[in-house]
Amino acid sequence: MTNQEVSKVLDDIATMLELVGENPFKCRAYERASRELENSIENVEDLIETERLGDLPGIGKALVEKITELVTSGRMSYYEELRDKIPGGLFDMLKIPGFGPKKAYAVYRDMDITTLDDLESAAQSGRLSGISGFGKKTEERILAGIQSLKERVGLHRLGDVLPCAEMIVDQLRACPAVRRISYAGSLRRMKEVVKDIDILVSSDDSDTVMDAFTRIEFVRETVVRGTTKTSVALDSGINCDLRVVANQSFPAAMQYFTGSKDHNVHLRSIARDLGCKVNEYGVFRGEAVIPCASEQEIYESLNLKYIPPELREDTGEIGAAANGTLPDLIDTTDILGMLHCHTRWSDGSNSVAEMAEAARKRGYRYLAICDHSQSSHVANGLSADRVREQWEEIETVNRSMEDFVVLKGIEVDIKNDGSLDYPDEIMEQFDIVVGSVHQNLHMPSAQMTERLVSALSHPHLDILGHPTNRLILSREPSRFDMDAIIETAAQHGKVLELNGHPWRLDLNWLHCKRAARRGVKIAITTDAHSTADMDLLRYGVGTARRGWLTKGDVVNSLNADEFRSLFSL
DNA sequence: GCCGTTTTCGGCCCGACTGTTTTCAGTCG
Repeated sequence: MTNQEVSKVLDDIATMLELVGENPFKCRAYERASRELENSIENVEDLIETERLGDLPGIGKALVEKITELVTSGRMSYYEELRDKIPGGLFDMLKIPGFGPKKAYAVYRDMDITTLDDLESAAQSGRLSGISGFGKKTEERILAGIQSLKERVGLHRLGDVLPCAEMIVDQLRACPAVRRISYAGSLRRMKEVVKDIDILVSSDDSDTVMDAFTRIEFVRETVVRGTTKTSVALDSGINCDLRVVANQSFPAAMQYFTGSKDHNVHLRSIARDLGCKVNEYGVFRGEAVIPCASEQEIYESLNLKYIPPELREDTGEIGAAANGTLPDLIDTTDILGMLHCHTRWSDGSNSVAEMAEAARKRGYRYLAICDHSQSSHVANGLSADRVREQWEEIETVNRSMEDFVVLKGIEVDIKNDGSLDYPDEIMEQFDIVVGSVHQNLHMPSAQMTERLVSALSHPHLDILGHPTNRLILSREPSRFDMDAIIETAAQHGKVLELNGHPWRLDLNWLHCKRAARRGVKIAITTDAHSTADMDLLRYGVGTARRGWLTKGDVVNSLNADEFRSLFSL
């Protein structure tokens, strides 16, 4: 059983406890335990086997017992008892904005409403006003909420949202009433999926800023308009919140609205221990404000080193900031080589020369062309003959460029039995080999593990491409034993890819953390199919930063000579 | 439910906003 599966059960328990009005701190204990497991780089089964589950913060005697029952027997009686008591439809109701556990349980208890549809018709007929605490406005909000639930899916890929947020920031910056501006929230933490856009502005004239905001051309409708907060829906279906604060509160508000919630909760308990208080307006000792001109000074006022947004998930970064062991995170400027790129030879849209020039212009020193191999028919994969022709073209381009080198790479299909898609006499001539699974993505876990282990043991494979094959919000990852893959990569000195394409981000940040801890090197790539795709690198780097990766963990931060010698070229 | 170098019981982050209310509960981030 995976950490994610256990985490989901704990999360459901927390929700059900909230619904029945349990002690909110008990609910939070389950939520915390859920998140602790979800974010743990340790496998829950290993933790149980070695009796270290209780070492995780927030997991005590009772939870160790319940989680052990779940993992060893596949069931948890406590969970099943709760589930028998609470209709599943109540979970759906919680997705209605402004409709929380108390209201959901009230409609169930007082009117026996158990589904969204029943709730909708009850609200339409005005029957809900009979319940204490429910009025006309509440019914209207429920109806509007159900309507917007039907229209919008809740989550969006980082790559779809970040450019949008940057456009909004650029447009608002032109408004003279705006003093400081930035996007915040999970977007700033570079989470792979985000729910909405949070924009923060400091200004002395919030009304003018709000006007400018609601008049942005791709704003579809204004949902809430206030003096400190305005919410709009964009044409793309994404919600965007703008908050306006006084200029002196901007750093504290940035810290606060960047989150994560867990990070902030932990930070405030640190503040409390120091006799201070942190909120979105500043850091306070009693009534007195401790002046902070930047986020950095906020952290310093709590005796912590500055914590980059990508680390703020309460997975140990606060402890590391306290004792000075925060990692020196990889940065986009550290990346010197653009790896895993496609050209017109397979399914890319630019030539080798165009890709090389684009990479050189962006400041990279080398480029690995990795087109598809012969089995990838739909992707116009290269036969052995076409591979040789491509090599000639790459050599021509190399002769024409100074201080830049194009490597002869391939993204070779890993076949069902783990073998690679060309005979050895071709394989051995590539400079760099990325091996990826493109067919039969959902074979049984044991079989997929064997397939990947076998590929990683192949002497000519250098990098395992997009290891889990997931497509974010679209395709589930392949199932296999990730720890076995990491272990095999470590033993054979192989590299794992962090495919930075915003649909993939594969490995994900937690896998990166696990791999790096085992000493496995990571290649941050773009999987570029055009010159423009090279700009996707920042999503890969953002994910790497979330995974605590440093320059030393990433092979394409090496310069061209170091890189060539790592792969014995 | 967790946690503790003042505590094994009594805490557990904090404030804004909203709607239904005469002083507050619920929701949200």
